[in-house]
Amino acid sequence: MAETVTQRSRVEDPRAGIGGVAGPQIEQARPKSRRSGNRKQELLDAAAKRFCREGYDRASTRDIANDVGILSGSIYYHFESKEQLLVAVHEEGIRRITHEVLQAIGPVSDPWDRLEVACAAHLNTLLDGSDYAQVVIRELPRGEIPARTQLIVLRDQYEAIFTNLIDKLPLRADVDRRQVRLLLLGALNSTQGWYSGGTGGQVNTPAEIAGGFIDLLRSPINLEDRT
Amino acid sequence: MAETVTQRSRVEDPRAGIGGVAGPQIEQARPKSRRSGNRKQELLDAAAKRFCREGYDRASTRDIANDVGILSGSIYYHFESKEQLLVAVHEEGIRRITHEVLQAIGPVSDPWDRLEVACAAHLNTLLDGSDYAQVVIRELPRGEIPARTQLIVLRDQYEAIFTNLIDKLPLRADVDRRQVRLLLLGALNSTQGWYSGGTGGQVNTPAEIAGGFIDLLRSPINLEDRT
DNA sequence: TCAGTAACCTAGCGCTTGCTTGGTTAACTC
DNA sequence: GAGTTAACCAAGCAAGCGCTAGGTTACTGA
Repeated sequence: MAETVTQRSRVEDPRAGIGGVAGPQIEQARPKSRRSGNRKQELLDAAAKRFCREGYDRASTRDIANDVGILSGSIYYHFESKEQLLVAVHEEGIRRITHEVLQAIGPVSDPWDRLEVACAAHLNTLLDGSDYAQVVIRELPRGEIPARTQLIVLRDQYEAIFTNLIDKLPLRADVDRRQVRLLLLGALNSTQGWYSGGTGGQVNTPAEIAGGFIDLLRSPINLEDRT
Repeated sequence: MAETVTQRSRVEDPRAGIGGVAGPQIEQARPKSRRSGNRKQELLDAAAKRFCREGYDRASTRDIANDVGILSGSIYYHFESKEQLLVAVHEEGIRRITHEVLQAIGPVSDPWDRLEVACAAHLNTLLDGSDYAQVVIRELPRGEIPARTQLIVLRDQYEAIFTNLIDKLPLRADVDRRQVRLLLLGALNSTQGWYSGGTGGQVNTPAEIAGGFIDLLRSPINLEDRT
């Protein structure tokens, strides 16, 4: 139904309908030729948006193509399958969130502070940033999907950052650091289930959420420990 | 392809192919009549299993029906749509996990201990129990699905149990208890992403995981707090 | 000016999906 | 043993799916 527009509707403005999901990428100021390959990037943006909003299975290649102004068959000039399109979105998502986290912990030295700003950057990208990161977190197709292994490898690479950050924390000797990582990342990644962007709850910004979670771990919350 | 068996294959044993996912339910020992309505329960079991393993979208009504030994059209004698089948699975899942948690905290009085056994029961149902609970946690269809509201209401009812448990904890006055709940439930529910049933990790049983998470919150883990 | 090609379109194939309609049968009732 | 009905089957519809094959067009470099 949303695809009856087959006649050159893309000539007017190929970027219409995407909405700048990508954020400020490198933007290398190409000659605005219809031939230059930024169409592939637009396809990735549209796919990320659809995968994020509707889930991988419900998002159809026809809708994704229509968002960019092409027909569904033309996707396969750029990507060999829908699955590889998902893999590409994952890769871009990992690339972005990794970049954000590394940049955030760069100037910070205290171990606890490093972990906190990392969590804040993680949450910020996940909640208010692009759709890419959300796809990375929530879109691991179940069942015997061939690309599944690729996606898991990508996410493990990213989580290694947090493994290292937690290794540097000054903790009691008997604390299981792996458990700390699983607790923290699990909590962070599930925020997208209830985060509403500042309306209705006490907790507001991604940075505040991250700070709150870290504080719960960092300082004793139990009354009796304070005496 | 898995449906070419249309000719009375169910007469032999209607329960074949399900595998007892349901666990020991009430089992009211009906006269094994073909007319009595336990076929609906088998359909629920099969649906829970498929939804859990393949996700709601990938699980086809034909496969679910085939697991029970009927044709896909016959599902609509028992349920009005695939979506309402999902709602029914959710309701059953909530019912089971609620029962398990309430039964676990019954004989316990200490607030921290109550929360811990609740988490253990939650995890035990989620990881080693039936497929129903897993569907409740991970199968919230995105997009504008009519039944979505029903599902969210169901889950909120369940989480209220934890809200109450956390309200009873003796915490410092400045601790945001809502944040404690979100941290804990987020971490618990994300365990199904990495839990492998005792192989490969240091952390093993659901009870140990729950105890570990609670300990991270309960007692100070920071070195400097102990001096 | 013209061959080459990147980036599409056109058309549709083969398949699967959720769901409907109308008929059938076995169990139960009286 | 006739009537009723719960619980199915048989067949298929309309729509949507991922994907393909081959043609077309607009741009590029020589």
